[in-house]
Amino acid sequence: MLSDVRENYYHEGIRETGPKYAGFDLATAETTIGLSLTYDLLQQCQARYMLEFGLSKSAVNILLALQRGPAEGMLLHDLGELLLVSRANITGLIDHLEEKGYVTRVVDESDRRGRFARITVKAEAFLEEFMPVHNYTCVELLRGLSSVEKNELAALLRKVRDSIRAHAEVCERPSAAKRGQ
Amino acid sequence: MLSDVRENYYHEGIRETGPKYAGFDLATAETTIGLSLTYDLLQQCQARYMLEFGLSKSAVNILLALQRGPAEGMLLHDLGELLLVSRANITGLIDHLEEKGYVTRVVDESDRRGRFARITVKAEAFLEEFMPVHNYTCVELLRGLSSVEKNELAALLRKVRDSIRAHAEVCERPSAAKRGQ
DNA sequence: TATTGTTATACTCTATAACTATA
DNA sequence: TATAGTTATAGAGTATAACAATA
Repeated sequence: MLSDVRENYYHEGIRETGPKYAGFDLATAETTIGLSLTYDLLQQCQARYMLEFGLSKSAVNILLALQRGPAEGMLLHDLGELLLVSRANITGLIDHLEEKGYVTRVVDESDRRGRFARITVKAEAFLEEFMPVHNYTCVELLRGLSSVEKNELAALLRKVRDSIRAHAEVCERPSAAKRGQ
Repeated sequence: MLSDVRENYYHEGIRETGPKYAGFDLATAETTIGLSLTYDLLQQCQARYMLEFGLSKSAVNILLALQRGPAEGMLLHDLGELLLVSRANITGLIDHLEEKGYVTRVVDESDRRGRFARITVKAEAFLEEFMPVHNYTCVELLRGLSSVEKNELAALLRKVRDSIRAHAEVCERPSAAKRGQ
């Protein structure tokens, strides 16, 4: 199987080439590379059915945020901060969703600079169709893990995020500040 | 902290909105969403110093594959299969590396359709500078996890890949076949 | 003067199809 | 005819700067 070739290639490559360079740590390399490989594989499977539904992952995430958010909608600025998309780029994403009839833009009367993105009935109907397919597929893809293992994995991943953020706080203030923090 | 806002948003969102739709499983959702969030965060940190070195992640991966591979270089076709990049797109990536002087193209004399991509001395010097920074940064980013935890995480991630592949084999033959398998 | 949103631009990665040159 | 590589094109995501409207 090709996937075994790739898996084997990375497995051996880390062990052979890795130690050639300073600062190498096997457990760290296995984790970071494993994270990339796993995400790529998952992403590839998810992108397939998302595209069949005609939306990208970002677009689905926006709809889910709006569906969960307040009824009057969310300011584009707030949406961008939540989903880590810049002001400039959230405009294009909302444009696309507006063309599809999944979102409307409404001026914020209390501060006329702001625009609310508001989810439409059509988008809610879309989610009713999409989400069960999404949920079912994710469960299928992870069928090889027990509930306990999934919970262990989720907890370790959370620990990784905490660790990365702790490090980023020390040495990368400017980027955090840029996002309004 | 903004990152806590986001973390909290996803944590609550999964629990509130998730069960509204059929097929929802909490442990599965925590795992798949956690995988995305964690990868995004890691990717963001890595992209930063990679861009300072003037190369994208794909470009670095190509150099590492070539450096580890046979001295005569690798056929673009084989490189593409290994890194899951299509024939069409590997051309552009190699173009870019050739412009930078990190790679040369050499015709395969035994089958003149093929071209070897061969790593240059300049690229090897680049890796000597880049890899220690890369290694050091990864270790720093994962400082919050013990070696044991990293190994547990890497093992669980491998299990996820096996699970996804087992599922993909059942229902998505065409895509595997397309990649020459 | 600062902020929200838009526009324009550019670069990366991805995906597809048409083309060439070899086999 | 089949394969290796190229070219062209289009879409998504990201990043930046300049700009208008509003505060």
